[in-house]
Amino acid sequence: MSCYQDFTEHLRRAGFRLTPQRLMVMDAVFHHEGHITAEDIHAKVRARYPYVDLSTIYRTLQALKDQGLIAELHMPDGPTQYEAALRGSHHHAICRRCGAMLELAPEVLEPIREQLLRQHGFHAEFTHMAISGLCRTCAEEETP
Amino acid sequence: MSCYQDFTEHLRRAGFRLTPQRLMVMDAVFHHEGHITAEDIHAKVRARYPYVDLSTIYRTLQALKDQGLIAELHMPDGPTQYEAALRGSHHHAICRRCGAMLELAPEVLEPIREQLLRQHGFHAEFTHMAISGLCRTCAEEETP
DNA sequence: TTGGCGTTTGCAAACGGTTGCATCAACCAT
DNA sequence: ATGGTTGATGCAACCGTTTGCAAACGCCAA
Repeated sequence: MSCYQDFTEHLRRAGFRLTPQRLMVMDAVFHHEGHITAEDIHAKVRARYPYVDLSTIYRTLQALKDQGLIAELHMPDGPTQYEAALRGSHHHAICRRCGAMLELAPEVLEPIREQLLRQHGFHAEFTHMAISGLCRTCAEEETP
Repeated sequence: MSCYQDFTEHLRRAGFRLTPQRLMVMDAVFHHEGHITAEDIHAKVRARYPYVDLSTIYRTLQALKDQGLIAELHMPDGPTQYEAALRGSHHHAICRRCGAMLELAPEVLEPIREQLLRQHGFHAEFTHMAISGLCRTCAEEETP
């Protein structure tokens, strides 16, 4: 029935209990194309079962993130976004003027990671970095 | 008297009013070595003038940041830190285990900026990025 | 020096997100 | 199937930060 059997199995084996709340949160995240906020997930879940608390949404998202099943994306402004981590991590460039979002290959930050490791022994953890700036069109419109 | 005359002048010319609150916030930030939180600034300012609101601290910090006089550093956990932007921007690598902070030269992110500009026309704005990860010693202690 | 305009302030409420706690229920062993 | 253990939940309070608003005050012109 569910199309994320392997995820629930993954969670169960990691020692998590499969509560209806968690299944509904997973349902909301994994059946949603692209990014979604905790508030939106809450609304979706509540539509079916009105007694779920926002804190439960956040706790579930935290668990899913710790297990690497979803990615967390801290937006420069506005609430944090979540998305299924189906394929490996990638990064985002977000225009601070129009909000346009560019998806970047994971390799773009590789040189930095290597340099940090070589020079300082620092093991950087780049998980879905959000880079702020101006997209092409907004940059053109902002210059006089 | 003040050792940040040029900053106040900068603000005044940019159309900001030089209120005592703003001067006290600047005093706190610019007379402090390294990073400081909004709460700490609030405490310092209150010691001299108890009727200053936290929101005023935040609004002043926002103005100083917009003018490029201070840098804002979003910590992986814990409250945001602020520091004087005396010399050009630099970046930080923060160990998520022991909290150690490495200061990085601004050039480390140059290759990325160039690549984003070349490939996507995206003008990245790296202002004091905080990179999360594990420092050398913590990385050694975490591996079995 | 004074007056008026417009910015800035303090206050209080809101926001996104987290946490402590008592209750509840998923899971494993029986 | 049943019961006990232990982790998860709902609730309420809290944290760090932002915002709306009326009152207050810095600044410029007169």
